[in-house]
Amino acid sequence: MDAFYAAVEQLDDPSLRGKPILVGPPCARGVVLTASYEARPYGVGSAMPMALARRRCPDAVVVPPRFERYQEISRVVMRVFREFSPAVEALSLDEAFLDLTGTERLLGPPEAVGRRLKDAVREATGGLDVSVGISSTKFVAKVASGHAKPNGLVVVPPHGAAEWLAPQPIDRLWGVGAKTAARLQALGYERIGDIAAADPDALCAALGGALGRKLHALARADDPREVVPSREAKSIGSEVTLESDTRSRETIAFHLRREADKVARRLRKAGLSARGVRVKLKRADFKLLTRQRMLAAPTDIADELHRAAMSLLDAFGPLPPIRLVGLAAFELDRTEHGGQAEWISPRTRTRTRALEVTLDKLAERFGEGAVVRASALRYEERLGLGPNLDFLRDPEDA
DNA sequence: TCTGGGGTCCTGATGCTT
DNA sequence: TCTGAAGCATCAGGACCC
Repeated sequence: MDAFYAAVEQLDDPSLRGKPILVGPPCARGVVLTASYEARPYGVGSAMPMALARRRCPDAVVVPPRFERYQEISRVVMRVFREFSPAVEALSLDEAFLDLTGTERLLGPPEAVGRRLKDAVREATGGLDVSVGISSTKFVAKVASGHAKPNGLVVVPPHGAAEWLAPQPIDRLWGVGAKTAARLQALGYERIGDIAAADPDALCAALGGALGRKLHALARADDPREVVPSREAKSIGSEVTLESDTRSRETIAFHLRREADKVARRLRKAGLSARGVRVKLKRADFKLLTRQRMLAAPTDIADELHRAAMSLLDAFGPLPPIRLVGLAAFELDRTEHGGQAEWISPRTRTRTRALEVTLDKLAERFGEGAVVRASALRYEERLGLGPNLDFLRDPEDA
């Protein structure tokens, strides 16, 4: 989808149409999620600090993101995609691969399918544009769709794919970001064709075996990956950038508690339990620090995630000023017995989980804010600061 | 005050087990 | 009983993607 979040905002609010808009958090330390096409000539784009974007484009309207709305439209768009092919691999809310293999007799030649797809999306969403890239591999199709933006359609025939890629800059390669591009340029590689013609051993020596082999293959339009309709998540995490940097362990512990609540709720919703917990801290100078550990038993209980996180927090030693606190669960497995593993069922564990399931229900009924408040109350209770929440023992008491 | 939040994958180091 | 190698799991960090 083209400038997806911004396009949705302009769709829902006609007064924003034709104007430069920046979708992103209104707070001081945020970045731009999406800039509308009207804003882009001012040199603003995704991931740019909001403050910088506003300086470059002072007339832009800043719109806070509404992820639930984007998810809603995303579901509509994905449904349209599935009318064209059963094999749809969503890459994000606004991007997907469709495997059209074997649909030619039913749907017609690729270019016609692309046109119909664009029309169908436009009609189903009430006017949103999608760019389409068609080729015989995922990577070439992806580059082609980017080439087509905005509102374009590019078909790259299989035989000509490597030739079509050759003149493109190296950072179009999947896996080449700023750092790798700089290293490749230092070695004299400028275009994808240079990588295709390079000695693979030299690439591997410069970039490591996996990346070297991958880039060499991609540059030659060699990409064996299939379209995989759905994949299980390998980790579930939540993180927050603080309003101001802190060295206070209490502040960080409080945020770890909140992130643990969010992660545990998402685990329960997905029916997953985690065997590992990772804590992430970002220093004021943006250096990332992580500590992780395995748990004695898989869990979907916030209290247990938080306890592990606190032991990891100790493992960091003295803290420098910290700007971001995150917690992730990994080594995910399907939860047995609704998260109630039989081999560890002391009363406290049962009660803790019952309390957290109660909070899930509060979240459903009253929204996230209610749960954050309830979680904060519980945290205060643990420190002996707050009211006794025993009455929440039974979910039905909520 | 200029740098988010959700992830994936890879690498090199380390330590344990066989 | 000791030693070394191989294989594996874990951990921390880094690059990348949307």
